Amino acid sequence: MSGQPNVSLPVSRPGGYAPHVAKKEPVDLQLSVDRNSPVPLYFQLSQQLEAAIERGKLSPGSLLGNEIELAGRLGLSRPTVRQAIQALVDKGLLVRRRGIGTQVVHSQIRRPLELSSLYDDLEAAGQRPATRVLRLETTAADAEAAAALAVAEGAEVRLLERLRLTHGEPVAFLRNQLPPDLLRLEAGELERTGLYRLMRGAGITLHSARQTIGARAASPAEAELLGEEPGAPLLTMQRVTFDDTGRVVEYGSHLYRASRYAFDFQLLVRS
Amino acid sequence: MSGQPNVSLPVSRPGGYAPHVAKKEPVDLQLSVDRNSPVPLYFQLSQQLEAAIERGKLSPGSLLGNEIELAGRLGLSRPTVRQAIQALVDKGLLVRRRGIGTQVVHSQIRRPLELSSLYDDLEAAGQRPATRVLRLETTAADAEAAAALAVAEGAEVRLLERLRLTHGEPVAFLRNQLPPDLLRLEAGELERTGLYRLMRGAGITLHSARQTIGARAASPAEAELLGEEPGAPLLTMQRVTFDDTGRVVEYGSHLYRASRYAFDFQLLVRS
DNA sequence: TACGTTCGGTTGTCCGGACAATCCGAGGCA
DNA sequence: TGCCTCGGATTGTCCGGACAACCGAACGTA
Repeated sequence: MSGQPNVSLPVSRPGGYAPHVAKKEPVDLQLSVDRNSPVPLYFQLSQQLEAAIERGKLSPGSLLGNEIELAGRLGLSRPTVRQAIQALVDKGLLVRRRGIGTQVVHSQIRRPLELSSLYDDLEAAGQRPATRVLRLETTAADAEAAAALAVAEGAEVRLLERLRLTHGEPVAFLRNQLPPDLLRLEAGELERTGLYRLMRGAGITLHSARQTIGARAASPAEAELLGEEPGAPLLTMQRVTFDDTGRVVEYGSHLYRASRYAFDFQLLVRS
Repeated sequence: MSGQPNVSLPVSRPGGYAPHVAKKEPVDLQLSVDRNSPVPLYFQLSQQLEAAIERGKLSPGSLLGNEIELAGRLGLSRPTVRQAIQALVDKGLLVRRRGIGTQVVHSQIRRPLELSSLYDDLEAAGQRPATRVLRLETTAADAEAAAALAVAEGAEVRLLERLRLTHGEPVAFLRNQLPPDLLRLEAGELERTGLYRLMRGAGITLHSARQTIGARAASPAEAELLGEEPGAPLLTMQRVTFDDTGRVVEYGSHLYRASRYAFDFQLLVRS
């Protein structure tokens, strides 16, 4: 069991460019798994397939070879191969069709949906995000936060208010309330990175969030803060975030300049 | 194999209300599977567990009995039980912890994320949605739609403009462009139900969507149409929808009255 | 030609087993 | 008392096999 299988995956092109050639037009896809690696086999395979799709080695609409043969070539069992494929189906990259095969989904899509972090989003977009911490203190929870965090109204919470900027221009006003003993927050760190990244660093595994996105006109004070005219349209977002134990880790109530920001994400249908 | 196992699932309450009692406090959960049913066994189990959680029979934080014992009690194999549990983990209802067990996630969460349909959402909320079809014709695609539908600018598309109302009040202005030969659209049907429901009825399986949510001030014409003042904040949403073959089935560019509507959904972290 | 049937191919479901990785608590040791 | 080790419990990964359900295409028949 020391060898590392390294095979070419035959892929058929439905388009059929060469009519006289056999249906299966092998594309030299170098797949291999390392049994000595601590990384699960199905995960290794899944990652390699995803990379192949992302790099265009597997063109949209093309069929993957059948599971049984693929398993044989890689020296894996069919359940393991299925697990790898299933992971990509869940991600929306592949589609299974009984009696037909598994094919790469067309699409220009393919993108994060993710529990998005404004900081990470901006950074990924090449904007250099900056943060000004306006308030960081322990105060009484307001009504919305108390309901979201499931504590009594007026109970102590950690209150955080930030202004997020790119290129020196304000983009959003972020107001968070957190359980008081969840995390040690420091203004210095908060100006250097995002809140979610700090949470992950503290060993908190984010799991899901419930959020509401709306819009309203800016009040004079909000306009002043964000550099807009009073009455300008603002995007509002309220979000309650849960970690993997179901604990509420954060309630946020945010304002975004509609002229400079929009939410962008992908939805998958849950059958 | 003709019997229908019907067992009680022991559930331990971490809270431990009765200290002197054994740790496992069995809750009379009636689980059963019907091997003669065409419904897959894992799906039957999955649905029953979900129902139990939804009805509060399985309280948040409580542990499910271990997989092996549960499999034995139900007369199923462990992989089948795992498949059922995995489905609920994917839905965000359960959390697995190696060495500990599987527990019901705390939370007030639990809600649709879904590829939401405005019509269905309103109907589910008890609003009685109504629709006025303003335009339904074949025209040249505009720039955004052409890019989204991957056709040449100016190519023919089916254009649909609707006004959505509840209680006689406008809520949203919906503008869709579709591939011309995808679906036979009739104004009458469109006034009675939603677009997505018509698509599903025509055998189209919706798969995923990419959308952008922003805000802007209403133009005089838009304000007139929606019953707002010019300059009032409007929510905007652009959406490209794909079916399970990866085909683009719709490009929509919609306007919502921010005073009467907000987007509400749940996000799951994809690890 | 048009239609129905059959058949091969592929994924869907299910089983039973084996071992590894991880967590928590109990017990031992200093 | 406090720390460390160990072991039981539970999920994670992987295997090999079996049969069912479904799709498309080739084939045969009217």
